[in-house]
Amino acid sequence: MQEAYLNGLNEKQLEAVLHIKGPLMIIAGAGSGKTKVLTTRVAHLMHSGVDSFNILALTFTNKAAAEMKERVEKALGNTDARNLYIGTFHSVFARILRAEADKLGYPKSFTIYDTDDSRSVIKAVVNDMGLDDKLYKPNIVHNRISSAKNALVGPTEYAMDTFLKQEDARSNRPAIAEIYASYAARCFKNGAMDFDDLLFKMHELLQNFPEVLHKYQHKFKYILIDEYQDTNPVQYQIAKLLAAVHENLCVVGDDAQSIYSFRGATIENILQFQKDYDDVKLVKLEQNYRSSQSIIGVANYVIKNNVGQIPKELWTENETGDKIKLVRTMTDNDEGKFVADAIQENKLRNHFYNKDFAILYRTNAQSRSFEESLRRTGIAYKIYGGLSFYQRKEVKDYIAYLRIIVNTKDEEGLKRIINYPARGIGKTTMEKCLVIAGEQNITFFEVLEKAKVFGFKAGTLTAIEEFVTMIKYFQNQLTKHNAYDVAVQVGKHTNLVKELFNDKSTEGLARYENIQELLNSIKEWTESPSNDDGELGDKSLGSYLQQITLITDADNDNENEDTVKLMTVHAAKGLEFACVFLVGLEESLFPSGMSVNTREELEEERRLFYVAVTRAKKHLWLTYANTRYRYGQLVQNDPSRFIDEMPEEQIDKSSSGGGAKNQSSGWGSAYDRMQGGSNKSWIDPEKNTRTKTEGSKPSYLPVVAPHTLNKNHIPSANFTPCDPSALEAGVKIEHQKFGFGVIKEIEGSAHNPIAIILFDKNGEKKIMLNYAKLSIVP
DNA sequence: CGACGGACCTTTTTT
DNA sequence: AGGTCCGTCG
Repeated sequence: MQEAYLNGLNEKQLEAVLHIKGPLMIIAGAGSGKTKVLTTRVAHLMHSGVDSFNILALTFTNKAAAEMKERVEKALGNTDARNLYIGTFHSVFARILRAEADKLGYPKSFTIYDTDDSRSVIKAVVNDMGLDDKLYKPNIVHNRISSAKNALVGPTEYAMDTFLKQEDARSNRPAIAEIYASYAARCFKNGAMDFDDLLFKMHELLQNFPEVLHKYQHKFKYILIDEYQDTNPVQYQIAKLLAAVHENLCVVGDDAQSIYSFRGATIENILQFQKDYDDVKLVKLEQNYRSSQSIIGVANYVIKNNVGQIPKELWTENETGDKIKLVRTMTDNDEGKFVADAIQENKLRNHFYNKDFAILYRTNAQSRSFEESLRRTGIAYKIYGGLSFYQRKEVKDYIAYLRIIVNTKDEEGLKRIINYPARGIGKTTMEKCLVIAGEQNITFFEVLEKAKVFGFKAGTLTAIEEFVTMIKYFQNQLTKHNAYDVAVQVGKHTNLVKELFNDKSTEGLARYENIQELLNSIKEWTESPSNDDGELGDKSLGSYLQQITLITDADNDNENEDTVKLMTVHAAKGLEFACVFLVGLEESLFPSGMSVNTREELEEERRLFYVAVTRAKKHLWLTYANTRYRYGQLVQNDPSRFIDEMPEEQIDKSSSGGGAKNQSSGWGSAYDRMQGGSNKSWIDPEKNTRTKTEGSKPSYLPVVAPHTLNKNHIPSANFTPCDPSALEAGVKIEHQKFGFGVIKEIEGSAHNPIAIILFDKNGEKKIMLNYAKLSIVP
């Protein structure tokens, strides 16, 4: 006799669900019902007598957590699921750290710094240390520190690590260790943790406080980790510590979908898992329930190019479905038009809704042309990623007030609002305060509190005192009123709301609305009976602030909203759509130009491609453009190598690119390329309009495999890229890919010279000298 | 002290 | 292209 919730599971899925005791690793291919297995397993645990308070499930997005909770509830038919500890690594650990903050010397309501805050602190540190901020760019330094934390390397270990030291010396940034130490000290002084600290400090907590470790080890008797392939060493170590007593650790992942190595994730964790525990139960889920056979076929075929992976093959009983459609357009704008038109057409013909479509790209910057074309076509869309609501300036400023009320040590927050709205505490005063704070080793706010002692001008002093009084007034309110009421008070007393209200420009209106939305969200949170803090029931402003920093755009997804979804491939992980447009499939874009230098990097790009392809249920379009604007400059890229890697017979190349009816897809040039003749035409707009198809017949032209023409050239041993300024007409050159040729002419502007080169084997090409590497042939 | 305008730099991907 | 930072002007 089986329980009802077990119905509908296949043999493998059932095996995974029924395994209760001991370590379990589930390798779950894309669309293999992973979430179903996870949620059913949780339901089964509870049904088997496990107390819901003893289950911890860690996911990577709040959305995944919410979905899991909801589905467990459904499977159980009661509300016990409310007691489950389900959340992202970051939010669960933030909650625990909040409860245990005093042990680490942090205030309970420590501030969580987002990436912008972190960078801003780093910038200040670099400046204070008198280092060159051109060399020590905030995001480079931040990445470095972030990687260290994710690898469990603290400032002290960093300074002692010879390998890291060598790396920094090689990149001419020997002071990173020092910056790291200073940054960490500054964050601590500010009573703040950055994203990585939420993991790093959590580990520290468990490592250094045996009684705390003991407490959580016994609380979390059953632990599940989703998207296991994307965990990094800290996350792994924390999980290992927590699971050490009961060893009921269940991890679910797919090595083929590991796409977060830049965040320190390592596939090693999958291999290590089997080494760390004696009898690991391993279950592979290989049947895909999501996609058509065509889609699965292509995904499998491409991923085979990766050397390192756990052997498995995804299969499906779904119908064969349409072939994958490959479309080439002239420009990025044409790409946008094509996609908008195709969506329009498919909505009519196949009765799809907007929400059945997703446009996936490699980088956020690519969204622009699609936004434009969708808007023009009148198709509702929503962009995910980019600036999150809480990162908008006006929202962040407002929140900065709330941050200061809760944690006056937060220097970053204080800097934002000390003179916003303007109250006569300018840059000079602020810098003076910061210097004093440094000298006296007190916080910025303490300097303000004791301003009298430090000899400010009378006017300035009054302004400071009024500011301090105001903040203290708010703090006082905090004990009497809820988070929402305090937030409203802040808006009133600071004139923030009024100021925005008076700004009647379009942007001003939007800002005002954003603040209203913020206030609404605080209200909603304050009044909701149960929230993410579940058992703690903590409705304080401090608790609110800690969770909003961890909310991302994707979490605000509204299932009922009928909009086309635009997002990066990374953001699309875990999602599925009936129709997917995977766009911008060009070399240096996808795969990213930054990730083609090592086999490992390239394989990750390929996994990313795999993730993108497997999001599609029924229809998949792959598009690329001949030319596009990047950093305001027109560039031309070869089609992505991933296109070459696909099985030709499964690809439908007949779709017309171009977008608008009177647009050419530029196939005339494809003909040229097949002839091995001139290539100049394919970026020549004049020629394009002439080579367009006659009448209403769709342009039906084959796509040329991009590398067949030029992949054979092997650069000479003495190939040394030369300075572009040394080039002029008549010079013989060698190109890394196109081989030998002669410069016919140099055109373009001085800062963006373009050489027209006649290649021996590849015809005439326009080469942008800022990008291409050419070697002069003597 | 703040508003404007011109250099300058950017870009992978995210909690 | 679009945002940020710094210099100049009122």
